[in-house]
Amino acid sequence: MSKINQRQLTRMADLFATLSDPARLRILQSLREGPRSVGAIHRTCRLKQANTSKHLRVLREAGLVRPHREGTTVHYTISEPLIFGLCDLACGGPAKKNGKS
Amino acid sequence: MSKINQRQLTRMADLFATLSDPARLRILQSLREGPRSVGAIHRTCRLKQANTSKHLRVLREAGLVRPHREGTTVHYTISEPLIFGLCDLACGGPAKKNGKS
DNA sequence: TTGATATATTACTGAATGGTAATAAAGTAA
DNA sequence: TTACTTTATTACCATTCAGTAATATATCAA
Repeated sequence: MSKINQRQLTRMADLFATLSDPARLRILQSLREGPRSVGAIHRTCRLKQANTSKHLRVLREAGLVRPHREGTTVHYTISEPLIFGLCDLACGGPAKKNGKS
Repeated sequence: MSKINQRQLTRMADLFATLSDPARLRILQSLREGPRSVGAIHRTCRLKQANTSKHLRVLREAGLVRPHREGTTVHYTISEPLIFGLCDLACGGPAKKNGKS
């Protein structure tokens, strides 16, 4: 087993943080079906336009999605399909337990 | 492909949020080698005792670890080995890109 | 140029969260 | 009981972050 250093742990934590928002997960699920414009995402995911743009920036700066301009429209694409492995694994995750002693 | 509802998305987001802290990831990596007392974790992970206890509570309430008392000592155990699949996947994650246009 | 559309950014608010010191609680031993 | 050890909780501070409205930027058309 490889020893994991602090830098790697921070990178992992950052990735998980990027995925720790329901709105961003909704955006990713939408993009899973194919590239989408900001407007399409904003309408599909029921997010305000500014909010959509902000979440897309977070995803973009994390390297998970990639923008492509076409005229005034910007289409976003998944650039790291790996994340769906994470999502699928997390989907079969632990049932909500209380954990209180 | 199964449609994912808001409840599931929130559960996924909560799980990712639990994993989005380097200190908690360190604790989990430590527990990966076997059960550990709070004191052992606190020393191994270089965390203050109070901080250790707080992080363990977060992990416990997320259903990822389970406590077991023995005298004054409390040993914690991984109760959801699934998370290591997530960690291993995330470890091979995207290199840090800029993403700025 | 003006006007229209699509996207990004800024400024702000409220809520959540990590770290810490101090204290409380739980268990054991004498 | 008292004293000691181990763990949990509380109170507080500083920081981060999601959502929103308003504004800015970019691109195209006429």
